[in-house]
Amino acid sequence: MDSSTALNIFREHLKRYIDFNEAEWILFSQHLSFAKLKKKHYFAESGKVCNKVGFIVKGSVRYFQIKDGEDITGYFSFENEFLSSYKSYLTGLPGHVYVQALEDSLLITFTRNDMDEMLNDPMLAYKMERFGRLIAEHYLICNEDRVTAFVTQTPEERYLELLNTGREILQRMPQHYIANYLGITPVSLSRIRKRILETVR
Amino acid sequence: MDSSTALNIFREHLKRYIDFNEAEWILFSQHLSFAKLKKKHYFAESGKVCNKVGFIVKGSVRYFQIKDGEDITGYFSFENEFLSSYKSYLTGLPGHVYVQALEDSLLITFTRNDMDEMLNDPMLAYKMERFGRLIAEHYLICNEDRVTAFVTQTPEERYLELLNTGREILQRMPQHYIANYLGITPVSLSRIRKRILETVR
DNA sequence: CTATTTTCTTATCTTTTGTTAACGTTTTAG
DNA sequence: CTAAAACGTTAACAAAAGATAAGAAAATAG
Repeated sequence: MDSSTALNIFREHLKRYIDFNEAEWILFSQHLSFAKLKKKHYFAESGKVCNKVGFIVKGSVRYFQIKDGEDITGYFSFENEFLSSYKSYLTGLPGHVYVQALEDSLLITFTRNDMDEMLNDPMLAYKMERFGRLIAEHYLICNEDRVTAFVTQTPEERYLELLNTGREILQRMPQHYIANYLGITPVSLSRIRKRILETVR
Repeated sequence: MDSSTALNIFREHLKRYIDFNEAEWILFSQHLSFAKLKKKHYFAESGKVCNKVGFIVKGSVRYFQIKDGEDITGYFSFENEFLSSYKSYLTGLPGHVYVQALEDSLLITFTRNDMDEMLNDPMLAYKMERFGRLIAEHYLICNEDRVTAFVTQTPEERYLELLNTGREILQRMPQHYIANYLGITPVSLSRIRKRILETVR
């Protein structure tokens, strides 16, 4: 895929949030970079400041932390989603999460510095604030839903919900990552699956 | 407490996010209302659209859902925090959460309609977009941390963390609400507390 | 293609949590 | 002030989850 195709995909996706006119788009796109992230390479690492945000044109990534030497998957992102170690990006402090490509991926990225320049550019400031607001609101709701699921549902219920609404995760992610994502161990997810199969039968 | 004191508290808090000049503040504050919310009364209810956001000048609220006839607490807010059924406010769809005053509370509120007017007022638009972005980013991080805790920590670890960082919740909330907040039952929290006491001793 | 690694399931045992109920204490409402 | 409701702990049992290990199947790398 060439850069201009990638850029068009990105521009099309952004229309959900904001509509740049031609002049604004030119200014905005000057701040964008293209990056290939090879499978298993890192977009962000725990302990390091992540000073950029990416948009996945092609590929997928996994968010994980390491606890007691074990790798625990917290989230996934696929095509047409943003990725970053958000807390680190927003606060400027070292992050606690690894963000790793699950396959060779193509990203469009901008740095915190780019964003700050745009936020300070009178020609872009308003739209970038709005852009940032709408993105943050979108992911705020995603996280809120996820917290709600942990508080109000059992692991089995969370898995059943994933069966209904999480097609992409189910199809593209190995089960032990999904188990972590649901807040349980792989062994436990295997048992839940068995239980569900027996109930259906 | 009189309205002008409340307004000053609010204005002071907002400085964390944004600095209004006098003209802007006058425009902004025209859209604000004051509301007393009596103990056990609702700021938002499940199944209804919540078209407003509040700021708690005095008091506290509890977020909960009802599942299988049981009331499950998901979150708390105290003085100097915002409250809303955010997803409902942001999407305009009926919410799934009750937001209830835990004590007689004093709020400053604005409606979605007020916010839209401000976002469309050239004199305020830029600052309101920025305000919205920074608020959303703040609560995005809060939710992200909470998701991380559910994925990477045991209930006991989450409670121990609350002992370190959740003074206000521990001091002002009954234990069965805290248990829900941690994703466990009240009985289980009671056992965890006992276990911790025995370990310390 | 083959050796290695990864993935998933299953079994066993331990630990933790959920459920229900009982009890005493505290708080609340009238 | 008093009756009722809410709260926290504990016990007993059931259900579920964690830990560990073993084995088969699938995917991957060289």
